[in-house]
Amino acid sequence: MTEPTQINFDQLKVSCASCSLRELCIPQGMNAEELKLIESIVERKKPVHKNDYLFRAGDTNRYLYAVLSGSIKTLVDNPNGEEQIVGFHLPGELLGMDGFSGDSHTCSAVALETSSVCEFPLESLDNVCHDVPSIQYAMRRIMGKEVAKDHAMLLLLGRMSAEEKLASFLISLSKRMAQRHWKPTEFNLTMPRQDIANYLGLAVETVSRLFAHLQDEDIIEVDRRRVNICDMTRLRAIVGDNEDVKAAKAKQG
Amino acid sequence: MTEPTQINFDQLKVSCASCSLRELCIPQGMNAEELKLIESIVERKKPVHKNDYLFRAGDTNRYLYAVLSGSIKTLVDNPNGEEQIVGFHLPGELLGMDGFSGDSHTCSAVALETSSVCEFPLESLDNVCHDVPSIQYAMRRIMGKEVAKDHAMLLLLGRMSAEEKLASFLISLSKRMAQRHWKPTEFNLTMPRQDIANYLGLAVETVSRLFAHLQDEDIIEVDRRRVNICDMTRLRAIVGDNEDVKAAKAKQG
DNA sequence: CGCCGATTTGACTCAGATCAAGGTTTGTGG
DNA sequence: CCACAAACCTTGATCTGAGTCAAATCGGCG
Repeated sequence: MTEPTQINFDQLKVSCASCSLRELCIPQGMNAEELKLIESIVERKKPVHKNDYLFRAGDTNRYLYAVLSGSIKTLVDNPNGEEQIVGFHLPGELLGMDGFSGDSHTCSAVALETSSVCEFPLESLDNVCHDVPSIQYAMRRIMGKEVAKDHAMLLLLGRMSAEEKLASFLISLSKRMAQRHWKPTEFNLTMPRQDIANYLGLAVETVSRLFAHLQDEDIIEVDRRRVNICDMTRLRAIVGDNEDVKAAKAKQG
Repeated sequence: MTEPTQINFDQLKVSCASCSLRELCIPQGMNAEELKLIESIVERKKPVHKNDYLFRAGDTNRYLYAVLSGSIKTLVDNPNGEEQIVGFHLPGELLGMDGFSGDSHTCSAVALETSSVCEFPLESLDNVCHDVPSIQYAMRRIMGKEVAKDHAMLLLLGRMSAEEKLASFLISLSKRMAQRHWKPTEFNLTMPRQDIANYLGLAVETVSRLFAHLQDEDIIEVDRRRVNICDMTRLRAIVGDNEDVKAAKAKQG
């Protein structure tokens, strides 16, 4: 996640057209004209530092955010003051949709490392959506993806064992690394163990033990924040996402 | 949930203007003109019977659905064939947004009892959104609410004890009963214990024992599917959602 | 070097799952 | 209308995956 493209924070003008994250961000699949419109509304904020809040639950929701560099976590609080991390957001990924329901955010966003974001003012976004049907359609798809992603997390939290949860988490990260054209098998975790544990509904110690266990099995190598997936096939097998299982299921009907 | 307004299934013409669920459904807060537009695109399907699928994961997504009567559950499957229920939908509530991300649904919808739904064809919906900014805005809010709701479920599944989960579930139902102007303290569960357990990430036996326990404590009365909440204050206290806790937190800052 | 937070490791505990009956309600066909 | 089966729900006994508690180790940094 600290991997790629160096971002020049001083460069204040944004160019979606030349952004390496275009394929993942709102402008996915847009033509030159549409890009220009999106570009005309996007604002850049000065970097948020590690542990800084990008926004807090209750803040007025005026933007949709896209991570440009770094990584951001989003979390909700319960009445007892405990928190549940609901997402880790990598460059090109969007956040802030939780606030579309009313005037204010229902979750908070905190930088896991020094990060920069692009801001899309909601009002302008509404306008371009209205003016350009393809952008309206893109927004609908983006929100649908968010819902589908959350459903996948409900499945993870509701039905998976600790080992399946961690395996799913690593596979998800790996996929997202690949989308960014970074190494899909070797990457840094930008979040502490505690955050991984919280996100997966586990205790830190359990996460630590699971990392050790997966390493013993030669499925991954871990050194502190560095992860190397040695055997993706067996990692997938843990969550049952492998050919054998699928074939067996298909046979049964 | 089998409570209210009798719906005449033969009545093929839909009138959003006279629908008792208007306040909860897409037409919330719309003026006469906007209502007419929404009314012009909505279609009514013949009732779905208990255990019938309204749609399945993988089906082409052509509609946004609103429950008109009855109740519907939505669920996602994991690679092993287990399923996780991701939502119970009461009259006036919407479903199908998961499919906005692509062409097809990522979850399935099954009727818990004989139910009827209103269908909003996506294409027409896109059109009215484009023509009427206030409807576009309403749709954005609706999707934001969906995301916020899913975050609340992540918190429930990730951080709550079995008792807190069931208490949250009952409180949520109670609130939704109140929104529908039904009794908020006395209602029928339209889903079997097994579905409640699945939804909350618990075993059936645990749910059964928890109902018994809450009854012992005189917090609720349960008789099969019938629930009566006797002591809402103590029910709220279980999830920490009470004045004492809030006051204590406020004092600490 | 020495402190501090993050991580790991080990020992023990427990909430909730699993296993095993038994009871009750609903639906169905004769 | 009754007998029977199939769901559904409850209750008790036991087991276990993961949490909790405690302590050591590691790494970075002033």
